[in-house]
Amino acid sequence: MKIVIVDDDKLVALSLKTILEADKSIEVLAMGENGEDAIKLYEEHLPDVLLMDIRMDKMNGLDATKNIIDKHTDAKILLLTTFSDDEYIIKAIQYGAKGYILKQAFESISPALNAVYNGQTVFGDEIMNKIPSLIKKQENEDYSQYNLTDKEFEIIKYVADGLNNKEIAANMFFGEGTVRNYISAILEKLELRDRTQLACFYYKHF
Amino acid sequence: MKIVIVDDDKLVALSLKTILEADKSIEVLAMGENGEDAIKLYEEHLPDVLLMDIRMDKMNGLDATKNIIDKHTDAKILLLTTFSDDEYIIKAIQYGAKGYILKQAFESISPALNAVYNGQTVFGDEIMNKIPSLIKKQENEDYSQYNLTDKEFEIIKYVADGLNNKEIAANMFFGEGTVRNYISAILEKLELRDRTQLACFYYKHF
DNA sequence: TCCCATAAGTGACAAATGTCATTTTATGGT
DNA sequence: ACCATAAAATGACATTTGTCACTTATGGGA
Repeated sequence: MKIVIVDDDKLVALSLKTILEADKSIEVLAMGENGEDAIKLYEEHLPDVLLMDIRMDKMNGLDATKNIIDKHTDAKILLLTTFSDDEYIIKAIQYGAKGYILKQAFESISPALNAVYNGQTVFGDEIMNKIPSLIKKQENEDYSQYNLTDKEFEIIKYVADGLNNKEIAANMFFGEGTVRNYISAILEKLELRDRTQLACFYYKHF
Repeated sequence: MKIVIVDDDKLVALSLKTILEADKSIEVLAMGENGEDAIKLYEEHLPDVLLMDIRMDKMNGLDATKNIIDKHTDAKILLLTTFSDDEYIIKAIQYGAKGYILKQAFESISPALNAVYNGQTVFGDEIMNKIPSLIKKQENEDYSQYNLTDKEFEIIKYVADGLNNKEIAANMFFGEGTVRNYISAILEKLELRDRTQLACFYYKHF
């Protein structure tokens, strides 16, 4: 497997080269230190895998990734990150990077490279832990799990639409006090404090 | 690396065993053919990685995964799937499976196993292609269109998280009255009436 | 019929919220 | 230092909101 390494910390880059070349199946074609290098070197060597840091001067790893994959849709790019900057996960995925792992996890970079080389996508465990919260809740009209009645759920939808009690009452032909009582009951069931939290709950769970 | 293979198609299971044992670093401790087997065999052998089919009789791979990880939070489970059943991806992720790959991709299973063994999470390319659509619309930090200041936007996020004024004040080291004034200004700018509408606005626009 | 459960409403109350005018505090620029 | 300006706070006030105890329908079963 032929790879190119791009990292603005030359020491890290060299360490990576040394570690990875211990694996005889890996050949480091070239090294670069920023996103522009990455683009140039990718064009030049067309490596099987491009191993690149995210945080770099001039052009960061994400932009470089987008740039390269725009032209070479089959490019295999494995991004390296420190644990602090995990906010880029989404973009990394959307741009089509084949992996996103911690550079601290030295010994696992080689297996990750192999997996990527074989057509898989790899995420570090710490990265993976962030994913569930990024996933859409699938449409879930099933409010039964919360012991909510139809009317209660109807009120919740009104609340989540920004109506006040008077307006909800008018819409449902209820007294305003009744609506308040309903909301009280709903808040208790869902263990929430006020209508704003209820609205938030709605958008997060339904 | 010691693994256990579970697949209800004995032929596939055997093929896997043969293929994987060609890699001398892999040792197959046991084989099973359904989710119940998986749970029993996991307890019995505590393999480094459990390689399991998703579709099985008796108990499917997902439920088995949940079951096992509930008890062994550090369990490494790599799920195998056929091309058709990609609707399980989300659950696989949520349950904490360390991978989800096509069993057709024979030659890439071994690298995937190694990556998982080394603490990574692995997805097949075909699986990965489904992920972007499952990801939440990312935070749109571009609130400039609404003439909102940074602080105002920060407050909006707190409101949309269900905090009351006192809590927001504490978080931002403001007086409670200040927060109220801020919210007043925000509501005017966005032509909204109250914090609940503001929370709704946030979820609809950001 | 009576009883009981549920749905809806009322009234009173404290707390939180939104508005506004005004004051105090910081802060940058000359 | 000074001023101008923005940022933060204050206090007063009306309104909305949430809670609670209680009342009033309503509609089945027994």
